[in-house]
Amino acid sequence: MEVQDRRVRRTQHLLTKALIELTLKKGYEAVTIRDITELADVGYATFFRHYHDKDELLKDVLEVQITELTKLLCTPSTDPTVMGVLLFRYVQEHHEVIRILLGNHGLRQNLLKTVIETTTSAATTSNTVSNAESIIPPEIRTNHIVASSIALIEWWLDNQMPYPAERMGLIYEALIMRSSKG
Amino acid sequence: MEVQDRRVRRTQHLLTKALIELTLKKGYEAVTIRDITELADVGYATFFRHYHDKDELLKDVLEVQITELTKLLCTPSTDPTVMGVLLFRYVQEHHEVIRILLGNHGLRQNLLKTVIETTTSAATTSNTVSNAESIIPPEIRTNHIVASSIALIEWWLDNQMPYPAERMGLIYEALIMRSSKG
Amino acid sequence: MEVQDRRVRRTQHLLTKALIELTLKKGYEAVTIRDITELADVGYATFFRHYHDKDELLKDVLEVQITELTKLLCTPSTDPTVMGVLLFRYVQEHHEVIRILLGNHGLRQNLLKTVIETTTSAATTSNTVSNAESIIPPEIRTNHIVASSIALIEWWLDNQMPYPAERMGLIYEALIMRSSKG
Amino acid sequence: MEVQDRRVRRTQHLLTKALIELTLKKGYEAVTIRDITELADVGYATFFRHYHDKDELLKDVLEVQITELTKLLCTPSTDPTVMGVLLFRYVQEHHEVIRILLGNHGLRQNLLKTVIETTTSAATTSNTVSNAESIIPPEIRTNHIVASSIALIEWWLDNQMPYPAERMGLIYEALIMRSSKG
DNA sequence: TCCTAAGCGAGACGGTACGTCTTGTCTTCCA
DNA sequence: TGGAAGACAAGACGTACCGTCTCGCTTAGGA
Repeated sequence: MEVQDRRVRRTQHLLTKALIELTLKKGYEAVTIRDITELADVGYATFFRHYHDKDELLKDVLEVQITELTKLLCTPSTDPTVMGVLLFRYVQEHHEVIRILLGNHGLRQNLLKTVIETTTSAATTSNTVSNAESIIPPEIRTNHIVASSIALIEWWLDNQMPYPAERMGLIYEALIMRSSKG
Repeated sequence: MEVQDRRVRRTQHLLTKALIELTLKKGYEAVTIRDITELADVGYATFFRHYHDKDELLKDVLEVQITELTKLLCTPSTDPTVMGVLLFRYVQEHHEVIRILLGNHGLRQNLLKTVIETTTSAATTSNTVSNAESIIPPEIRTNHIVASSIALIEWWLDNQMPYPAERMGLIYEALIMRSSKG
Repeated sequence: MEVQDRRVRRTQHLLTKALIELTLKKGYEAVTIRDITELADVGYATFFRHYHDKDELLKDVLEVQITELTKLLCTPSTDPTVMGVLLFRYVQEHHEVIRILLGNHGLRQNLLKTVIETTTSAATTSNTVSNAESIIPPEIRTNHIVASSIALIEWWLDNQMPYPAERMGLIYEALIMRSSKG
Repeated sequence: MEVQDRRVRRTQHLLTKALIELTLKKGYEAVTIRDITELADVGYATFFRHYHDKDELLKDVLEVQITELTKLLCTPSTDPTVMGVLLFRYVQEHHEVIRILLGNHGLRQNLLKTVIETTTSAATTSNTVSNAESIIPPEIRTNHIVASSIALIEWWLDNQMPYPAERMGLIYEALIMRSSKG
């Protein structure tokens, strides 16, 4: 039983690696299942024994990343200033997969949103005291924070990370977290 | 010559209408060229005499919208407060096409960005005086404004436009334009 | 409309020819649709625009042969002796397709049986006068004649037609037609 | 070595039974190895430990039948009249397997032919005295007898054995054995 | 009684064929 | 002459089956 699992995991890992490599090279849509199986050196039909779809494989790849990211950011002692740095350090380290994650606009909404919403909920809710008399509804404020964060990360990656993660953490704090308090 | 043009325009209009209708129903990726030609009641091969690609037709559809939008917003007398209202009124009126525009993430970046960048450049540049000593680089600030604007519009459409355009204009001004000055 | 037919007929003819050639070489079961389309120099998917199945193509090939055979043998002036010779001459001329026809045991029953039954019905019925007191039921007698004829033809082809068609006609008459009268 | 055979034999018997049952239900070609192993309640791979092929299993099934049939019919005291009855009694008893035997046209030629050739050789050779001046070559005569016998059995089974084996024995004698003497 | 070799279930895997689908090209016909 | 009709090549897709393989369990025979 365990041995089968090892083989299965190996195959799935090969497919995963192949998908990432090919997506970065040609873009997700252009990648063929045959491409994947050939690069992974795996039988074509084998792909379908593990995933029904190319999308399912992608979901697999990204879900791993998402949970890892959530785990990392949801540590108890996260003071708002340090969290931004942690976030950008993580993005820097996994920039390849994050780029794919941001490229897929279906999952981007569903998954990354969840992460950031979770990690920012503490800060936001504690500071929405003065929102009662604000013209800005809280849902809009939350959506604004999430979208801005994603946009900032995306810009950073699209421009070859011109500033270090530490600087980006400060920018993140100043541009998004602080200005959302008023 | 002129008569032919009328026929040509008619065909292109039919294709355009069909694409919009189908994209709203099934999503752009799922739409087949055969779907389009059948709904437009046009020969399959005829499609290719007008457009090389499904993407080219889409570009056609959206470019019309883009130029119209730019024209509308770039009127000389645009005071920052009124511009937001104009923007959301326009979005409300053309929400179907705008939704498609936002849905296509390739064009979204290339086209809508241009519009908003143009329309906001005046306001931004005039207020970036104090940015010299800011930690936030101006490119990041600009990108932030653009992305936030798009996100705000998207949220509005995704939630069935729960607030009137006038309110959204105020929110836009407060959330994005004002807080970007500091 | 007519011109399309010419292209269609050309394609179907190529497929037909390819199927016959490949069936004689490797046996019907071993022939792949890809084999056929490649030999016919035709797109793989094109096959399915004309035939749903390999079997449907085969049916097409053989039905042509069957109707031709029936037409030839059902001429009004067929005296029993001459008919055998005609039959074996025809078989000799089309031995390739006939071999395939005999090889396919599904069609063999349905189609060739019909032919021979038709062509021999006249002779049999006229001579079944004395069958009333025979132990052999007429259906059995008819089946016997048909099966024997097929077996004779098959033997001839399997043994590279060692006797001329004229001799086979005589044998046919003596072995099958005459002895079935008693 | 010999003791292991009990388990082996049990497995092979299960596979054999399953093949027969499935072939009668769906036709030999349509039967899948997975079908067989599932009906036999045997592991899929186990099939290949016993037979390389579906055909090999079929051969196994039929060879048993063939040898049994041969044994039964080749008893020393077989007078021509009684042999026909014996033949049809045997067919009646094993009609299921015989039907499969007749259905497989590859084996039908190779195996059943052998049986009947053997069992009829005595009668034929003793009566081919007058064949010297006949137009019918002896090989053709032999082939004719074999094919006719098979066809008669096939007709009987295809028509739900409408006459008792005794009557069929007489018909066999009259239709095939007697008329082949002239 | 234990132990060693076999038969066996489970199921992953590479490979190959199938029939379907879509794209973009091309050719012919018709208004 | 422009558009309709539609045949066609190319090639991806997801499914089905085959035959091979590896692993670990069971079980029967001989020590």
